[in-house]
Amino acid sequence: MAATRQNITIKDIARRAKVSKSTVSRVLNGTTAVAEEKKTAVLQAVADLNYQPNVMARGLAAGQSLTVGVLTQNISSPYNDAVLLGVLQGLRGSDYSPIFADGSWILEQEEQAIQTLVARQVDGLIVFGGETPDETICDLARQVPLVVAGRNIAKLPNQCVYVNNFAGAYQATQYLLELGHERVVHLTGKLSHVDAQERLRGYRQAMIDHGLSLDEELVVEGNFQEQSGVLAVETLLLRGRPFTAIFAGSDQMAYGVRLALYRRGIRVPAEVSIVGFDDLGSSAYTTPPLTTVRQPAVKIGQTAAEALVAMLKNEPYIIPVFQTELIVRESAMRYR
Amino acid sequence: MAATRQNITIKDIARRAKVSKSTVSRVLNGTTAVAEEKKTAVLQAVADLNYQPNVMARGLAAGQSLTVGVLTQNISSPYNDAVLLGVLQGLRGSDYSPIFADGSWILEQEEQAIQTLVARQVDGLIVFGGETPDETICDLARQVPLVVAGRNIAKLPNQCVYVNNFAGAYQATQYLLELGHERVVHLTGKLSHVDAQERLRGYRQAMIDHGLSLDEELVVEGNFQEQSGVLAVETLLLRGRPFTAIFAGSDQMAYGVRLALYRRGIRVPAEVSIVGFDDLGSSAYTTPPLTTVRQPAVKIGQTAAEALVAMLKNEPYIIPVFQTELIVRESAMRYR
DNA sequence: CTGTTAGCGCATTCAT
DNA sequence: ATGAATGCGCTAACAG
Repeated sequence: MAATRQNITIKDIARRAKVSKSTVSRVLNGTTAVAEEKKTAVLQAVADLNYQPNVMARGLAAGQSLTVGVLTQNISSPYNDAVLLGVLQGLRGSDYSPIFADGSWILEQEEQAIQTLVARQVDGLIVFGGETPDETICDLARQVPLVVAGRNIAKLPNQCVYVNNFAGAYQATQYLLELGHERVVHLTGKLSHVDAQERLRGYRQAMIDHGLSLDEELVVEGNFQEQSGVLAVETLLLRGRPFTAIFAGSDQMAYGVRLALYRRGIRVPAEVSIVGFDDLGSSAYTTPPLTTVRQPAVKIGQTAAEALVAMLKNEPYIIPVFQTELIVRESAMRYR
Repeated sequence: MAATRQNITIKDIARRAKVSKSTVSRVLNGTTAVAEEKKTAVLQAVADLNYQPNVMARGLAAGQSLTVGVLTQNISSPYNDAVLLGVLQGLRGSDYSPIFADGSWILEQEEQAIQTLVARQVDGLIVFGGETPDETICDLARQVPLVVAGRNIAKLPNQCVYVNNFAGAYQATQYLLELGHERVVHLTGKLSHVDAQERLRGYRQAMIDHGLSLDEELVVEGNFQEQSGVLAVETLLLRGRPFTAIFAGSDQMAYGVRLALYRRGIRVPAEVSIVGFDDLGSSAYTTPPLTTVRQPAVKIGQTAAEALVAMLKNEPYIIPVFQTELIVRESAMRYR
């Protein structure tokens, strides 16, 4: 098994180009200047034999693997996957390949994943949001070059790629307010998550700036998933506090909210307006299409990858804070 | 940079355990029997020094990388991602780690991706559906051990993991028929895709078995994406052929269908019933929740990974054909 | 059963 | 500028 492809080595092309292995290595890596003549000879041989350097051998010798580890928490959650796509794109063109490990939210499994990655001598790490404690990630950051995608950890300046959650939430809330809503609910993500905290802060600030008093009965904590959206509506209805709009901290929760409202026979947006956060691909196709705060997910992933590569090359790189964009669709309308 | 972690080598633990490097290697790989005494000594040393074998060195020496390449076509499409999750799970526990490369549907980029993977000496490949021509995949299969996930290629027996699309489609159509519908539309996926063909076949067979004549005006070709769902409805309305139910070849298309119907003021399921295919996570949260044919996506990915690993170890492995399951929710109801 | 000897393919000192 | 030699960390014959 295991085939015999990848048989031609640096030695073969050395012989063919009538130079030493060292010289071949040199032109391939541009380490030192080589006579133009020999250089072309080598390049020619490489082309002729369709030579592919053996990444492992190179890694062994050079002490680096040219791989970056990608630590996901729950691959196959829509937002994360969009970011992931960006990572793949950002890595393309670089010499690095991504190797994956999924923690599945399970602490033990996550440590296992990290172990695997480290054992493989990944040169750097891209860590995906999730529930991993900030501390754990900081510890990791001390051991290996690392960038965090889709999440903001204060103690890791210029190593996190994320959006301005505060501004996005502010914008969403303000939009609802300007539509005439006053009793605006905010369904938060897991509040142990900084992003959720920031969005909550944005919501509150907008309410205050609009001269509204904060009613904590209008805030419900969810966990970013659909189910928590339906639960939230039930909670709200139970509380009996009237409301005319709901700003959900994630599109997935907005889906759940919409369904729960439907079950209760409450029309959207006629009776209650909904605004989400993320702008997942399918949010443009819900009924009604969801008004939401767009995060440039792909761009985030891409930036994370590029930042990490730059870091590995000791090149300077400033990670920008991305801004969100309000995508107006039909799930929210003027009140009254 | 690049840290100095991973400094302890096999030699260190050899010294500490007072044995030769070979012996260490032996107990680590279970290649040959070693004296119980020395074995425990080695294990002890390994534990003491927290030794992690260098995967690259091991790969170089043994001629295998212990990595498998995962070729995706459009990561971040919901169904594929679910399968992907399965792959990760299936690989966990094995000694193999996944390296990703995304073809993005672009032929050139796809070849590039394959190049990358091969250059990294992946021991095997898991290829994701997508539009890659069967031929291309077959060629690949000759060069490297490979398994296809979520797609059926006839010329690669026991190397494809997929569901019984025919049966699933049949089941869905039959369900609609039993509900009293007679003018049942089928919105197909890309018909260049075997899975789409099979589903179409299942639809037709069910219609026939129910004593209905096939009306090709009731079949519309889509491309698995939401947008084609809305287009399809427009097409249908234009054709003027009455219909009371739509069986979409993917949940995503079903979303599009539902939206288009909503736009036209056609109620679901009161006036038109909808059934999808896939059972994406969010399909339980649409309004109304989508009746659909569930594919065990995660299981499919997992099986693909396990099959590949078995293949690489020259162990026998029979890939089962998975069956679908009709998930009855609210988007379809009795006609009349 | 176990130590010794060779490489795996490449990068990198060294001399030259 | 370039060839020869050395070693990265590990596995795999090879003898004992």
